[in-house]
Amino acid sequence: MPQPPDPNIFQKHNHRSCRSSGMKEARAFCKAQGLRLTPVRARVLEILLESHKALGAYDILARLKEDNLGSQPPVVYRALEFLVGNGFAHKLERLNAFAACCQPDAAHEPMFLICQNCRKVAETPLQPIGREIDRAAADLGFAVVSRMVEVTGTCPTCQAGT
Amino acid sequence: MPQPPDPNIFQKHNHRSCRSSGMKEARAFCKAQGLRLTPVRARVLEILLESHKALGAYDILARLKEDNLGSQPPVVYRALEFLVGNGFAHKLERLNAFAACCQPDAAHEPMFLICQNCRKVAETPLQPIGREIDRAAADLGFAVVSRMVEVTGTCPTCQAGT
DNA sequence: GCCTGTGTTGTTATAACATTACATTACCTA
DNA sequence: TAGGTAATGTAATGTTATAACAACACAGGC
Repeated sequence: MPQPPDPNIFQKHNHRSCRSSGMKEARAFCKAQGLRLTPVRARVLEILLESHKALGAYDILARLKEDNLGSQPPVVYRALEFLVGNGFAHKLERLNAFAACCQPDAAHEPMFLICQNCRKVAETPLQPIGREIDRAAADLGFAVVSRMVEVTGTCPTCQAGT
Repeated sequence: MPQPPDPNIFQKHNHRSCRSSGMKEARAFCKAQGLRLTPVRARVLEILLESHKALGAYDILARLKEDNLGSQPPVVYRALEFLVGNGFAHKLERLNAFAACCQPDAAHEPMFLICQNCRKVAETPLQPIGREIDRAAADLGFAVVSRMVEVTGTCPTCQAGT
């Protein structure tokens, strides 16, 4: 079973292109699915893609205001709901924050690696660990609906910076 | 390596004794460690043990008020900080809520099974899954500090209740 | 063209979760 | 029993998130 290429955002990469390709993929996906990537939604996704970092809803809202795209909390929460619901972004429960998804495709189920120092967030496939989790749950008679794995620690860059 | 017995709170059990033994263990542990299980802290732990459920800080606070033990948020948050810090309770990040720990011992590292229907929370050992998580993180050069696994779904009782 | 339904956005208000800061009290111990 | 440390009381505020409803935008049928 071929895994998709696993973009390690902790490695040096051409961020400008990674960001614009993220937007391009999103637009294509929305067109294909009949989803509307409106200006607010597109801008929120762009803001998230710009940093690879976990951003709070109110941080995002502040940037939207600068662009005169909505100024009240529901604006950003609705956009985030759309992005998360369609796989373009994820919520990081530990931080009450949001990050863009690196591989917006419905099927993937990631675990998250959150750098405590710089707040950068990487995704890596949860499988096959997810199946182990399901097995452990089944041992207690628990029927799994969704799994959340969030790991905190230090990213390679911040380790090097000592 | 003998695992500790894994109390499955989803199974029928003598809850009154499970609750009082929880308090007894906590008192013994505090005595041994020179920790002060003050009235507020003890009552918060008791409230958590009473339900096996995830309770929000303000739910707990409401019950404290009934007992005339503090009425302002810092009271409950300080008690929770003590309980979580010393392994008597856990925070469930997904719910912004708290639950009593079933095996208050420093070494254990649990994953959580949260019933979406009744909010009951069970713990089960994270190992050996934790080591798999560490390996996946190491593949990206990430140094793990802490792991969080929270699974939502349906507990056996709620499955049966259809 | 224009009506109508559905989806999106604007706006106000408020709910829910959490912390800061400082005053006061309790407890230990020397 | 004086003095230090830990815990609690209290007011104020900060942060995260949603409810409710009005206004607008766009697509499809007439």
